[in-house]
Parts: sequence; C-alpha cells; structure tokens
Amino acid sequence: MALMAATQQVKRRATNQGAAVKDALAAEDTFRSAQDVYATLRANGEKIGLSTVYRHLQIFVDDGLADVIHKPDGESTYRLCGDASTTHHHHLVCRSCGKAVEIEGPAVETWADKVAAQNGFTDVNHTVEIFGLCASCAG
Amino acid sequence: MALMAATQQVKRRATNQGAAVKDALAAEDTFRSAQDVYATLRANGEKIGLSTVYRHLQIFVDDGLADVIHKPDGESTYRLCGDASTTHHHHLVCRSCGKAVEIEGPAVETWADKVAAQNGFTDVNHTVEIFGLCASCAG
DNA sequence: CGTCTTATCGGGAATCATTCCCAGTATGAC
DNA sequence: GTCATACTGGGAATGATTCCCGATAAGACG
Ligand SMILES: [Mn+2]
Ligand SMILES: [Mn+2]
Ligand SMILES: [Zn+2]
Ligand SMILES: [Zn+2]
Repeated sequence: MALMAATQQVKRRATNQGAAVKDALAAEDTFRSAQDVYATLRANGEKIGLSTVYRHLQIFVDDGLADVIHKPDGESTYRLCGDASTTHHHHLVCRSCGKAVEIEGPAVETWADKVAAQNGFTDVNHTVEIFGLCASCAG
Repeated sequence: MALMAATQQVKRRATNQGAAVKDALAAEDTFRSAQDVYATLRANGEKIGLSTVYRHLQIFVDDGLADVIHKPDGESTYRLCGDASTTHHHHLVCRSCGKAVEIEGPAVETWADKVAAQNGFTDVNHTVEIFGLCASCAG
C-alpha cells in the first residue's frame, strides 16, 4: 500500500535546529513567517539555515503541532497550536502584530457541512479566519 | 484628505484588453489564476501582455466586480461576482476543477463579529471558504 | 566508547508568481 | 484633428519557497 494513515508518526531525530525553531515559535503567540523566524534565530546567534527553518515548520504542520495561515499577500505564517491542539479550531488574528486567538464555532462547522452537502460537494474542508486589530494595536 | 471612500468610482478608459480579460472570466464559473487567464487569451489569439492581465484582474477586485481566493499554494485565483454581487458572500469551491458556488451565511457573519468583539478586536473582516469535490468531479 | 548508517543540514542555484519600469500606443475630451 | 495622458507590454527585478547535494551529526549497535 502506498498510502499511509495521515496520523502515522514518523521517526524523527532530535536536532537542536528543530528545537530552536520550535522554541522560536513557542516564544510568541503570533503567526510568523518562515523568513521572520529565520531572521530572529540568526539575530540570536543560532546557527541554522533558511532551508532548515522551512523544513521544520512544514514538519510541525504535518504533525499537527502548528497551524499555517496565508496572509493576503500570499506569505505563509505559522504558529504552534495551543493546549487544545487536538480539537479542530480557527483563529482570530491581528492584522498589525499577528497575535492570534484560537476560536471554535460549532455552528459554523455544521453550517459548512450542510451547505456543501446541499450543493452536492463531498470530501469538504474549510478555512475560516477572522482578521482585525487587537486591543493593543487599536490604541 | 488623502483617503477616498472605497466605493468611489475611478474614471477608466474602455480598452479591448480590459474587455478581453472580463470576457475570459465571464466564460467560466470557476476561480482562475492570472497565469491561466493569460494563457487562455493568448491561445485564443488575443494580443495582450501578462502585466495587463494582472492589472485588470486587480482592477476588477478593487471595483468589487470580482472576488479573489488564495489557493493553498498561495496562488491567487479570480472569478467575476454573480448577479448578487452587491451582497457580501463567500464561496464553495471545487478543489479539482475550481467550480464555485456563491453562498451566504448570516449566522456566520454575526458569529464572527461577536467573537471578535468579545476578544477586543476591532475593524474586523473575515475569510470563509469551503473546499470540496463537486458532483461532477466526485464521480 | 568507536563505528556505521543515514537522517538532517545549509548554502547556493533554480523556480515561479507577481511587481516594477518605462518608452511606445490608443482612448476620449475638446 | 489635436492633445494630454491613461493604458499597454516586454523585460528586468523582486521575493518567497523549493531543489540539490556534498558535508555533518544523531543514534543504533556491538
Ligand atoms: Mn472549522
Ligand atoms: Mn462573511
Ligand atoms: Zn495586534
Ligand atoms: Zn469540480
């Protein structure tokens, strides 16, 4: 069989580059771009390459440890999932500083599935992101 | 005042390149990339440059005539709004062929605003897109 | 511990969508 | 018709992301 279960854990080596990327993400509750994470790490004297940053960010997403949001300009931003990482959720994101709050909307989930079914669509998923200015940035 | 109302109509010249781009979009009910529209027009013998295609697609978006959706890979895709273009709406999009259905969800709108307000966010907007396989592509 | 297999690194090249630039062209007002 | 200038388009530039591949280091095993 060529297809493995998506939840199959892959054996990974523990490297300090990987730890550094995770620490960088964990230090902020904001969605951050790969370029930004890379710049921060280098500024802190970390010895790491840009390719490696991209590699680990993608691994986190694959493992369900991080979420990715595409900014309007197309750039990908990443953030570690909170403690409630096991449940499906969405985000309320500050356009200015990137600060994000995990949100849930059961009603939205059922609505999305219903609308899709009514139109004959199957194998559905959805993206729901709310953007705005957080209290700090609004002042 | 440096800021004009977003609804202010700008005077534009009628060019056949602009018409060609609009016709190309109107011919399909799918979200299509600038590159795709460009390739189609050239294949049809239209005399038009890639820059011009991007230019007009952006104009349509600015004028509220078209919607733009960013595919997971980050590429922007465009589609003319339907007759109900005056009302705020979202889309149910086929992952395979790009076919899109305009959908409305009043409950989602109020939910989004409420969640944002509860968390002290202002000047909010949101993206809600449902992806799946249309009936044709599912067979 | 040493050795060995190989996953992981990382720097630079390559890709690719999108934007920029600007001299040439066509629109529409008068 | 004339004219000011909005529009055009081809090529260069940008910038994020991916590729490539020889060098490095994690960790299994004895
Ligand atoms: Mn959801
Ligand atoms: Mn909405
Ligand atoms: Zn903020
Ligand atoms: Zn389809």
